[in-house]
Amino acid sequence: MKKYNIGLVDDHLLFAEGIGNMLTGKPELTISFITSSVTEMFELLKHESVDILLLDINMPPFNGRDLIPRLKMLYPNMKIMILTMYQPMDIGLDIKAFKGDAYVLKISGKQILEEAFSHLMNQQNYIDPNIVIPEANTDTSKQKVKLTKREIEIVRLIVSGKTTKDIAQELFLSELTIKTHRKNISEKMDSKGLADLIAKTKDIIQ
Amino acid sequence: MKKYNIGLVDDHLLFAEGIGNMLTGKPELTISFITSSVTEMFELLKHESVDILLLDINMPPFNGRDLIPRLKMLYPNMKIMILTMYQPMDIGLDIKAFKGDAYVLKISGKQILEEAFSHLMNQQNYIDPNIVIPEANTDTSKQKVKLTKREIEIVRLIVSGKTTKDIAQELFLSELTIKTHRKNISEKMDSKGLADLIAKTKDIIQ
DNA sequence: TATTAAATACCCACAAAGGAGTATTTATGG
DNA sequence: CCATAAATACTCCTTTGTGGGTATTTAATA
Repeated sequence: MKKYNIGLVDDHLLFAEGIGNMLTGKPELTISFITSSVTEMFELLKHESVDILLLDINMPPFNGRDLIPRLKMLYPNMKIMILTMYQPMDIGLDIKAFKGDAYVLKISGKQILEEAFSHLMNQQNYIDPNIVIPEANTDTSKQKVKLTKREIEIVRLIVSGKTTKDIAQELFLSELTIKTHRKNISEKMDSKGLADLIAKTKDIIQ
Repeated sequence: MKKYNIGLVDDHLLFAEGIGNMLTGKPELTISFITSSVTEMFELLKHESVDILLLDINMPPFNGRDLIPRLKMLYPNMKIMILTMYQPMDIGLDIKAFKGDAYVLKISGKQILEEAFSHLMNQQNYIDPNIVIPEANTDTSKQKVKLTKREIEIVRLIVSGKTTKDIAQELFLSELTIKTHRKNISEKMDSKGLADLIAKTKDIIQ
């Protein structure tokens, strides 16, 4: 029987340990490591051979979306199971263009987790059935909200309470430039005011 | 040896199951139930005798702060261990006036959880050492921000993205009244703009 | 019941943000 | 290398929010 080495990464250490505990009962799985630090994960991966990585992609200040391609580039054969509390659409992740190998929600039970494992072990991808997939003709999905790096940077500053003037000073730019960015952001997010913009972006910025 | 019945409540079912799995190894503990629903918890508590309840207080749409006194009234002898991802101060909970019996952060490891258990089993309260306790002479605590019910209601509407006009219509009030409330709120929160207000109130409203 | 806090509503002037344009300079990718 | 996207900067005008007042009515409570 093939044995699979498992890596567990979650900033909520108790969660990772709980899952780890759950998995030790399975003879086909071996826990390589459990960590709550993304930095430590990269260190551990250098020495530990991991077949399946269970990863929470919501670990501030890291952007989970960027983490997947990075991991895939470093370890192309490693399966990545995203294990997180957020619906993909809530964090601006298009599940249909998902780069990982499995996506499991924390609200799901262990039978879902087990199904994800058996799929991965059979070289199949797995998407949690509890995931809400936005329909193609829905308003939310048709307005493919893709903010640029600069726009995301500015959104973060807006959300943190900065005014246009503040942001202009902080980024050494003209206030008018920031105004233009704000305008473009508001248009993309289809917001009807500052508060509405903040409400709409709070999920996708992390 | 006294046996303790444990109830586990967390909207992230996988977390609850992981912890449950972790606890089954302990001979002095028995898992009475695991649920991801607050409603179901109340039902289960009617029939199951629980000595220690592990409860996540951040389970939308429930307000965890209100849950503790309610549970304490119904089951005065039941120990309540809050097991959540948020620092108490981040959800507007004064840890020094905390009504539960233990408070453990999910970022902590299982040894903390075990310490919490042993304290509770010895009739002692327990506060996670990773909890950040706001000092008495800090700006955040000295500005005893007390919003009225109406003000909190309006803050919620502001945060949800409503404009003054929207709020006036929704509450059947004059826009000028809402303006007055906003002015008073901004003054109390010492905010320097709408975004700043939202940033400053987001923690205290839930 | 007298006092206070809360909620309501208004005035004025100013600051910030929103919405519609246009336009130049820098990457970036095919 | 060329088309495109991104970032920068501007004008003009409107809407929304901020901050200074004042004032009345309605609970709450000492």
